Amino acid sequence: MSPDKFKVACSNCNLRELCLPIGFSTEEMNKLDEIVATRKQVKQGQHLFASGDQFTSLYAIRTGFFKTCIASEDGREQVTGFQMAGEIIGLDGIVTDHHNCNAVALEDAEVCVMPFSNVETLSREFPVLQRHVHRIMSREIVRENGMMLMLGNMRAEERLAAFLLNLVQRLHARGYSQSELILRMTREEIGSYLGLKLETISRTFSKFSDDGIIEVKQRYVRILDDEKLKQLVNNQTI
Amino acid sequence: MSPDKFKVACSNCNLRELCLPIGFSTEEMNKLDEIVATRKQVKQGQHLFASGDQFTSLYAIRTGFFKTCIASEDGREQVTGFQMAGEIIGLDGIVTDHHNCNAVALEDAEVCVMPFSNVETLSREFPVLQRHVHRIMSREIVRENGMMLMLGNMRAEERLAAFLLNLVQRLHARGYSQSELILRMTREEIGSYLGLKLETISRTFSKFSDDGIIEVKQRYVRILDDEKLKQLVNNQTI
DNA sequence: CATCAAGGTTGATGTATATCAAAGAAGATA
DNA sequence: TATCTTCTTTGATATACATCAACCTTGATG
Repeated sequence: MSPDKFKVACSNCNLRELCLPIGFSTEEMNKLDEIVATRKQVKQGQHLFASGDQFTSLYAIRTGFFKTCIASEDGREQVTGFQMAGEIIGLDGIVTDHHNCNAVALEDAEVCVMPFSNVETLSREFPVLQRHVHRIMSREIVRENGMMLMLGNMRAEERLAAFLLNLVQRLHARGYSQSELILRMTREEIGSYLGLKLETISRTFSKFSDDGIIEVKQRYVRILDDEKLKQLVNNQTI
Repeated sequence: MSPDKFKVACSNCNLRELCLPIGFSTEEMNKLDEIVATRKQVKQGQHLFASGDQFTSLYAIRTGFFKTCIASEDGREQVTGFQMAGEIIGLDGIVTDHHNCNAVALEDAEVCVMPFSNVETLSREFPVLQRHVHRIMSREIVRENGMMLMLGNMRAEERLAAFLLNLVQRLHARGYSQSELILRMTREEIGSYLGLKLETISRTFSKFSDDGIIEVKQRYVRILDDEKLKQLVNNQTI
């Protein structure tokens, strides 16, 4: 949890292309380093922030894996997203100055703390950064639109297929395999995210496995028939 | 569809408190008028923009009522929101420079066209506006988080109760009744938004009516027991 | 005014997924 | 190694909602 003693630099961070993917000049890049105040370690199971916490910063994930979730007044929980290296969390806090969801590390993690006032100040100086911040927020809106389509219209198999494809695609963009992955979350968390119960997730994994579409062993998943998964998402006849 | 001939002014728009609710100075307010290029009329049933259209502007609704919706590749449709006067649509287009959803007028409408380049330029000049734009986007993210909770966890009665409460609350903020409303959308559109079929919406309306919670006659709805509706949203035991 | 189309209601039946329950891995802890 | 705890799998059963179908309302149109 203790901040790094060393100055943190976006300019030579290996996640730069994911986190700040656009054409900054060297000069801009150096100014940009000011955006990150410190880094912070979050142990598996710990909260980076919780619903109700004062909002001060956005967080760029350097390493590790998070879930964000909200709870209804009567205690039902909904996982609203899973985030990995290079992704930004905390946007939900801007509107009320308090966080609206919980961010929990699903494995030991490190994040770059970006005080939002820094982000806003630098955004006014650098149109490129300003545009980037707008894009990140818009991307999240579009992602959630897609989730609504999924939760409102798709059946269990389609949801799980879409989930797996999305995960490997994002992992692949980070240099991991296109066909193998280790799930960082439980069946229950997947279920919460997809609007299904854990038993349904388990059964659907087994069905995919029986059908030769994937190989599953606990948290390990290997995609054997990528095409079939894509068909499931698009063509599934109701 | 023809733009007004007259210069449009945020500074004396009666929706100002909804649309740009924060403390601008008179001077800032005058500059702000530059944000709106023109106004545009949209007839009932017409698209303000469609998925795939080039993104150029955000739209502030002056009058009328819209739905936004997306379609999956195999044609299933999901209504992602209903928007009324003072609300902003088009944020989905920022990330890819192309709109990602359809915006359809559910009644004759007029919108203020705000070219996004104007928004960005003025945001750099006015931190208050910058913050406001960030808040609007964050609010949409939080709203969609709530929709995920609804679609993932709630049963039909809870969803419809939450929907009705949200609608009257927003209408009330615009000076309409707290207890009466005219629905601008069909049962099918409500169903699409809530992840239910139109028959289920119809049946649930009838049930609420039988239980003395609301009075319904076609598109007219009167809330008789506000408390009961709120209980339905929070305490419904599964 | 008669006709039509679109939207809405209601009933009968089907089904995908939830729920309940029991038992089997796998990793953690002593 | 033995014992727990947490996670996972699988089966039997229940249920909320979808689907199919018929009919009713309402406003539009010639």
